[in-house]
Amino acid sequence: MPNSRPRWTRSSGTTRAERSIAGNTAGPGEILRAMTQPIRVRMAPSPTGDLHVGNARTALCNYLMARRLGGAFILRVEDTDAQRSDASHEEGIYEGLRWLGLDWDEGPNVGGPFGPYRQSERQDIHGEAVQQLLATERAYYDYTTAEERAAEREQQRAEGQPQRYSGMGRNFTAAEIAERKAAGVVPAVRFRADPKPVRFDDIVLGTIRAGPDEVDDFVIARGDGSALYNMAVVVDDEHMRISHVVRGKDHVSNTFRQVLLYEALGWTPPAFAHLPLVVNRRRQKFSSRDGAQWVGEYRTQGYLPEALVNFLIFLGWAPGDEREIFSLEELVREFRLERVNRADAVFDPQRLDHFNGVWIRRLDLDDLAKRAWTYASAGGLELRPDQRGYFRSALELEYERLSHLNRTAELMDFFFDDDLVPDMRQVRYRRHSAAETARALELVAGLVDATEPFDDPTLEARMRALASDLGWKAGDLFMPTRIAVTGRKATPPLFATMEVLGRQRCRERLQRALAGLAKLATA
RNA sequence: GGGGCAUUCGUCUAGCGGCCUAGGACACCGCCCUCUCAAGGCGGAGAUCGCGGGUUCGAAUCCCGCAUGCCCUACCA
Repeated sequence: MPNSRPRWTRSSGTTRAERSIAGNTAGPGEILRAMTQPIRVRMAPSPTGDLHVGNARTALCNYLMARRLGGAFILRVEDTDAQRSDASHEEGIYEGLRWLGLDWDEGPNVGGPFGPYRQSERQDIHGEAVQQLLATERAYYDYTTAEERAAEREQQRAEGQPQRYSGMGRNFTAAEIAERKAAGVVPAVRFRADPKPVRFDDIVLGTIRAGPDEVDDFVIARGDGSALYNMAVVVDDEHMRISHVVRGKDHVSNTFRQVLLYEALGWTPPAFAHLPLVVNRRRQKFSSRDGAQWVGEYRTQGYLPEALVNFLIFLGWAPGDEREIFSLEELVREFRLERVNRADAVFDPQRLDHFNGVWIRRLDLDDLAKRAWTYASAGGLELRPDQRGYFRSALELEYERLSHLNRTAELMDFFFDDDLVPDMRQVRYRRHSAAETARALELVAGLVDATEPFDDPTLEARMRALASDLGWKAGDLFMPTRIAVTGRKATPPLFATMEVLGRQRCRERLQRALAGLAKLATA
């Protein structure tokens, strides 16, 4: 095993100032290390659900580091808990990552030189390491029973003592062990954690220390021989030559144990970077009751992956100047772990919406049309393949009104409803009665027939002239016309809309509006 | 109970001992633009930088204490 791993060094100081200085000057050093040791980062989700937004952010940070430094981004599925893991979730995770635009270099579905990439398929490798610890007496078989441990915990709690495993299983005599075996006790393997302080340097958090009694004799392998999380992670990260472990802050306490395992196995730990958590308004771990939890939900809700990426990266990171719109590519160039904050960040859906709007307006029309078409069909709009051009023209008008892609159908349905019957009761007949309005719309209908060319500027000129002839304010004529032609009060600019709708649709809708108005007038 | 970490407008953040009577963005309010709705432009309100000590000529920035919050404390990951 190589005994020097690439890493970003950081002074032991933990102030933002020191971190930043380290960050700003880390460039050349990083590159140097990148040339001598490959940068390899990983994302290690448990398949207990689809891609969670918190995991998505972790994946993003790993991806950005890998791409910026020319390293490898590895996906490892941590499915050692058979109870909770479900293979069907694996595909959901892949889909989420792909949708976000995060591609990986090694993983269960793509293979790679350090496979297998599913933890459940690595049991033998973990087992060897467990045996090594057993052989060097850094671990032991623990024949205590669950009842004994529960009793110990209960007593500790009652006495207000720290709840820690005392290591009572260390010193059974051969006779006691035989007795327990006979009684059917299946031993777990515990790490022999001798009292000593533990510390590690974290790229985000600085130096982290724990006192000598913090880590107890934790279990590294179950009675059935399978390795537990901390053991499996260490073995896999080592065997996969992971250079930087970038993960959520909720793993800090685990890191103490893992550092001890690296040491006991004679391995050099990777560099660590613990990201602040994404939390809800009450500042607790973000979950489903706080909004959509899975990345896939954001997709169906009409968010752009660009927007989610942009939003997520700003949870705990900022470039240091006042820019805040970043594409994935730009982030690859700009993102630095050293600039990541340590405080947890509240997930603010309104801010996500803002980014979504910004990114929708940034897309070029063809791209937007392609994406919106799918949502529009899913949203119930009946679109014929030959209507792509028409759809595009209509969408062009709705551009800055489209906040979420899944609202495409509701925003644009009036363009496609050939049986549209405008509800003229929406008009406020304050200045002009229904009868007067009907007379005016007759003239509009005539104008629609006669206007040539049937386009935005010409229509506007003719309509303004008509309003003036009538002695009406322009708006008083435009609103009934808008409702007649679109069926709604809020639309894109009227004459551009009419141009896109075309003469025929306008004519038909005006006639139906007039029919409706006639009923209104008699009623 | 123990340990670890954190704390700047409601929210995301800038801040690296004097450029800070704390900057930007979201949300909110107002005005402008305007045929409606948006988008856009301009402006407003909003943070005694969690609290208390200290160091310093000078502290949001450094140190100590306290409070609060979060995470971990499984034969889960």
